Amino acid sequence: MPESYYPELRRLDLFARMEDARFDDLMRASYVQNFPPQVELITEGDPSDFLHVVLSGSVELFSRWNGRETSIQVVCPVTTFILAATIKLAPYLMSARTLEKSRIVLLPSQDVRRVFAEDAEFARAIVTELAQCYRVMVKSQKDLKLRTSLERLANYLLRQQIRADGAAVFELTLEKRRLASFLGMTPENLSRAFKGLQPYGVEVDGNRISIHNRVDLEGFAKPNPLIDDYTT
Amino acid sequence: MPESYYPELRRLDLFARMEDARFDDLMRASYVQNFPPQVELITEGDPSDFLHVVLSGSVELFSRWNGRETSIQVVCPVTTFILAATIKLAPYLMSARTLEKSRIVLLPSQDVRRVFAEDAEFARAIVTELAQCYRVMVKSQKDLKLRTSLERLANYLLRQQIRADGAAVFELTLEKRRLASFLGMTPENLSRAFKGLQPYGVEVDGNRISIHNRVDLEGFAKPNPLIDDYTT
DNA sequence: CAATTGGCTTGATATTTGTCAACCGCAACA
DNA sequence: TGTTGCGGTTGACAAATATCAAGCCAATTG
Repeated sequence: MPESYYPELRRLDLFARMEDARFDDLMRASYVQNFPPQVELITEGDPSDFLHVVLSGSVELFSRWNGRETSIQVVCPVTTFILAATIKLAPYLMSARTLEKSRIVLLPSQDVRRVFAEDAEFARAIVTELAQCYRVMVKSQKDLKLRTSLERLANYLLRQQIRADGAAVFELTLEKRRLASFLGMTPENLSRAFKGLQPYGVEVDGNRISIHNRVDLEGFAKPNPLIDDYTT
Repeated sequence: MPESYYPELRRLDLFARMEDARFDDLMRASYVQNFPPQVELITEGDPSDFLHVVLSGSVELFSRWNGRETSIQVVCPVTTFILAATIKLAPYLMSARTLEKSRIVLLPSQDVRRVFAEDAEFARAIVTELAQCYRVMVKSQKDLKLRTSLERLANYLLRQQIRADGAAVFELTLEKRRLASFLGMTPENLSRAFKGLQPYGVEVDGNRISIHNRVDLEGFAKPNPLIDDYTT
């Protein structure tokens, strides 16, 4: 399958600086697939046979233990996931399911590891990617351990507002029950948390969030780039 | 300063396969320092000027927000820390303090980045290291979100027992209040949690832990390699 | 040796968060 | 057009966890 099938991949930092020949080589071994919503793409504990790239749609990374389940991350286009498992030749730590209709590229792990061993520039790009992933996880852990659920929600809303270019009114991109799981609380608790933010000018109507006074909300949420800025 | 000053570093996967000349080069730019206990080595938010390596003693990585503080990780010899910040040329996300008298190597970040750019083998070693760090953070997050504090303590004790070669009686290596912070609870709650594990054969006398029946404790803790095995 | 300090524990209580059951509203559908 | 299902919400209640104050104990210190 020619590389022209997924020119989007070339825009990823991970592949941007790779030689054409090697990129084509990697692409030949890979394939793309369309999935409906709610399909479990991978299951934690399984061997990491493929590096995945979300081209469109979105994918939830989550984990189960002892009958419980928690949402860890939502992967949006265009991003890879389970890179660490692929490189380490280790089992997946998280399961993944599509949230919506999604188009996913599957790159055989052994090919990724081969190119990693051959191509120093690729290895360096992976370093950057993994360092980024690591730092996001550290921030997320700080969020969880240092803040109450109300504070986590408040800061989540402030981050989402930034993603919506600062619009005072924006839509939640996540189902509320998944948002609750992502924020480490129950749906019931999230529902009440939204109410708890009313005094700070947060209005909720279905998925539509209005932040009437960002400064007021920030006064409560105390956002911090070392926790809330996922870009650095 | 000649490289013979820290032969321990050579044993690190990160440096094991580096050419002698380049290793010496890196070492010449670095220096080693002894610190007493409770010294804050780095502060979150500061620029990452040095990659640190613990030669002896131990270092706590922690974070503060809004008057609260939480312990994230304890770094034991011989391990590097804040590699991700160094490589990304980004500020530290965590603060670090010595827990005991410690000997630390400081490698100027710019030299690390220079060697990273020059030496493909070093870049690959960094990938392995970062992938490992990332996976530890994912496991830690699963531990936090999927388990109650009692379950986290139980699994912590089971992991520590393995580190003590399976001995039925072993010593806690961490002060209890730091352990509490690490496990995401208050010291008071930890104290009660120890009591709560008595029915599963856990006996506590100061820092001395006795696990009278590992199978019994495992029945409650339900340890899982995808959370509790930090080696994979 | 008495006094002090700091870490730990304990009890009482408050707060936060989770659980369970009921209900609501909307969308899909027969 | 009713029915059904599902996500979300609400209320009542329970459990987990934090807070505050007091006390204990061992190590340190004057």
